[in-house]
Amino acid sequence: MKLSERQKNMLSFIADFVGSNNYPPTIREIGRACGISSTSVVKYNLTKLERHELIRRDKEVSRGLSLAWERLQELGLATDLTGAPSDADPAGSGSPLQGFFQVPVLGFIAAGQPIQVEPADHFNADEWLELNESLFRNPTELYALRVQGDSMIDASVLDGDIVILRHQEQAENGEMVAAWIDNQNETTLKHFYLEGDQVRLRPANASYPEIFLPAAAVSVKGKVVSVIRQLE
Amino acid sequence: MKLSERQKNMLSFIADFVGSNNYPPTIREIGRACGISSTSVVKYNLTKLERHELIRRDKEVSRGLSLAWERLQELGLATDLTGAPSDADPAGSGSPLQGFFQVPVLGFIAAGQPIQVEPADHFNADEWLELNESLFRNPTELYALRVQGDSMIDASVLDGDIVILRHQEQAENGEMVAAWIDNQNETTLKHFYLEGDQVRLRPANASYPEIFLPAAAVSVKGKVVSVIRQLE
DNA sequence: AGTATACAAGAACATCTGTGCGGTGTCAAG
DNA sequence: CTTGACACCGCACAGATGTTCTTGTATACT
Repeated sequence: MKLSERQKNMLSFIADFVGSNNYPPTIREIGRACGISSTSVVKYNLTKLERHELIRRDKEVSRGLSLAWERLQELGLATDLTGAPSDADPAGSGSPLQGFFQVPVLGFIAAGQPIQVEPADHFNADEWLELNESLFRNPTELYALRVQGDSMIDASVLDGDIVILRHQEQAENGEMVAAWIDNQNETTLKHFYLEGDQVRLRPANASYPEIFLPAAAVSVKGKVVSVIRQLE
Repeated sequence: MKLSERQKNMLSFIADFVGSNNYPPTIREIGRACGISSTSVVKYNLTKLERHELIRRDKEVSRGLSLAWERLQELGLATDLTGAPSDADPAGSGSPLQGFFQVPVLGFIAAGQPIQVEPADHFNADEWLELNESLFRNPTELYALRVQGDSMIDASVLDGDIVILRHQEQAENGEMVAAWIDNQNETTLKHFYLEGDQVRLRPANASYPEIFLPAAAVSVKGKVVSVIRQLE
């Protein structure tokens, strides 16, 4: 089975939408979110997904679709973060939890470790974090990375911390971003400063050097919006 | 609060419907199921239920409603609706969102600010965090505090961070704990060291002094197991 | 009697929503 | 070159869907 980018995108959006609204999106909402202008194209692709049994659909019912999680997991398209089917669900079977969404953990971020950070990669995530909406102003396009190394220690980001980023290509000066450096083929976590046509990437650790690069050689992959640390 | 038979019926039907379809019913579907011929009457009662915060509703959105399970549980209505907690979704139609739990945010922790940290207080919490089980080895007896001040800055805990603690009376040397100091009537966040019959409480900030106290004058209220920071 | 309030019904309406049909462009096979 | 599949687009339409307006009934209070 092969899914197009568009189809993966649609699945991803549906998951997001259901997570935050507790009801499925309409065809037009899907289209809008995935940049599809025609409702029939959405239907076309939904039918594809249904044929692959990745979603279920009730004909002629508004919002009559639902994700087939068990199948998604089966295919490794989604990883059940809760691991064991331990039953800590106080509401009983499959209670509709409000405002939850899943954040893919796309890997590690550290000097020299190239990572890919593309929305498409949502489905290659090896792990997922489940977070509550209340923590975020705008819980969309989020992904998570595990921090390796101490280059941001002065910004109180430690080795082992999980940083949650919102995918965006622009950043304000001083923000902490994941930046892709072209000729070095790597993504690093740094404070971002645009100075003329130069970009300054500043680690938060006096023993690491700042990096100056032409703006064209740097692409911002996302901005850190949250830091989570586990101490045990 | 008093619910009419009709309203209870509606809640029950909605729960059923969502359980088997994975999306909420329309006003007319509710009406048909509950023997209500007029859509406006359904709306009327839905508005009632919404006022009681038993359901959530998105205006002018088809099927734009969802049950507020937390609240239903709170009022002991949940069990009425889910029937037996055994019919746990054999088709796997549910989402993998399970194993969540709520953590009460009991207030702020900062020098001089006495806080009470008792399990009993869980119900006075002004706020709740919803977290996923997977983040914690043992998600029991947890509570959260908002950090005020920079006394733990060298431990990478900043002003405004949320620390999650497990309630426990003992601590190992070096662990970060919330400690109650008897004669000062305050709880502070410090590194804990038991040295003979003295307790040393060490802030992680060179500009704050360590505190030495007889062990009897200090009681540990919990140990920090996680730190969460929001940057936007 | 008069009034206010809660509850219910039916009809009308504007909008939303899924579906279907004709058409476009691409690409590989015949 | 032609053909057919595949993916896509725009549009129109019938049916669905939430909202609102008007009316009616019963109960409690003044």
